[in-house]
Amino acid sequence: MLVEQIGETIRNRRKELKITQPHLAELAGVSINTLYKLERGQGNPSLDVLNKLAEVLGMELKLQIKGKL
Amino acid sequence: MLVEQIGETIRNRRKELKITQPHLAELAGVSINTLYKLERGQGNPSLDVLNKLAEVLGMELKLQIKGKL
DNA sequence: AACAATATCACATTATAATGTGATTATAGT
DNA sequence: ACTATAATCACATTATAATGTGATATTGTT
Repeated sequence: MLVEQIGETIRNRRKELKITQPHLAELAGVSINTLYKLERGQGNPSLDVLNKLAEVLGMELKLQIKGKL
Repeated sequence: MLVEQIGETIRNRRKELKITQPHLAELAGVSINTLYKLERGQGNPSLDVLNKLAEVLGMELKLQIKGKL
């Protein structure tokens, strides 16, 4: 999963939950800049940042055999 | 998914495919040190590193709603 | 046992993710 | 139109991931 798709996924989920970038950033304990860049598909986020955001969004990161649904 | 689980998953998959750390590191284009630490559950790997390794291992990273199988 | 390949680890360096600040633009609400 | 909040962006700083090197185990093979 590329950073562009992850950014889009996070943005979509955030909008579903009706929370703002500043709010999500605070809840997850990451900087607003980091979140902003990630949603834009920029940069190369760390596992820690992805996990923190996923947690707040009720999501999870998975590493699995390709093709598995 | 925590770095410990990811490390274990990668190590298990690598053994299934019967390739060594040096070989996987080279195929994926990451340093042997990075792979070694990751498999040990140390550090905080970047999305890029995880994607490169997943690709070689025939795996993929997914971000999805919690609980989805 | 000896040898070769693999894995582990410490340490220093380099590259860059993450952050902080401030400014600008967009959006929404009154 | 005005105001407040949110989002975008540039730039500098700090923290740390990724790498490189070399040394020491560990494991497997003959």
